[in-house]
Amino acid sequence: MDIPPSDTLREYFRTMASALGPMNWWPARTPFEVIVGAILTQNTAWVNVEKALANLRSDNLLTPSRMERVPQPRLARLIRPSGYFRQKARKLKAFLRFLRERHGGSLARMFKTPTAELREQLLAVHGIGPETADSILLYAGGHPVFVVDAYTHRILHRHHLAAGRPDYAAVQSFFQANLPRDSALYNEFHALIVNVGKNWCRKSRPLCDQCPLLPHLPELPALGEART
DNA sequence: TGCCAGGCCGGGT
DNA sequence: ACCCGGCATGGC
Repeated sequence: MDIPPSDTLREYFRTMASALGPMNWWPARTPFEVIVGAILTQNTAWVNVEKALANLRSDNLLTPSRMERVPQPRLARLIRPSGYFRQKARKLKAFLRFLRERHGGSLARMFKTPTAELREQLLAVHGIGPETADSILLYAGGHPVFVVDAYTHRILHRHHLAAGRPDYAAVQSFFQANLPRDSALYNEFHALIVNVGKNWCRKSRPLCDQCPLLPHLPELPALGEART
């Protein structure tokens, strides 16, 4: 993407933050739960993920070593409510194998890996793509990477803040190039985007007219043309 | 009833 | 570098 006015994004963030307040986000209790949630929520409503997480919790399986000991078919059955359950059981197993073989089964050790290197490692794991990798890095590990999701694309489009159809990498580098490298800021910004997305920016039945950001948006300068 | 939800993979052009 | 079909449940 092209180089925009340098405080456009910070102003956009302040607009969201003052309209909605602090999010204090990802809805999970531990780093491992963040990771499991990130895989289970792929193209899936969070309410269904919660049911799957509840099943895992009641069987006391929300730790890497215990989950890895569970046979894959039983794991699949437990996460059934989150959809694509056979695929996702395989993905969880793939991550657990990676964690054990590459980092001795320790999340703390895994997250000591330099950000760019760990991102490459995660992307090589079956079932972990850009959004899942970045959610793990940011929300479970505190690494400063900006998470781009369907809401991010949609909101940029609805607010006429992006021209064309920039891909994941273009949107991410756009945010990262125009914000201070601050994981707390990335965390809060993405959380606000998800909040707006869930409540006022649905794919159909947009509810745009009730979006609390609406009164403030005309003050925002345009972000410029989308390019590579 | 049909559309939708915080993607990713594998195969094709 | 895109484009597509498959994967699957539960809520509205």
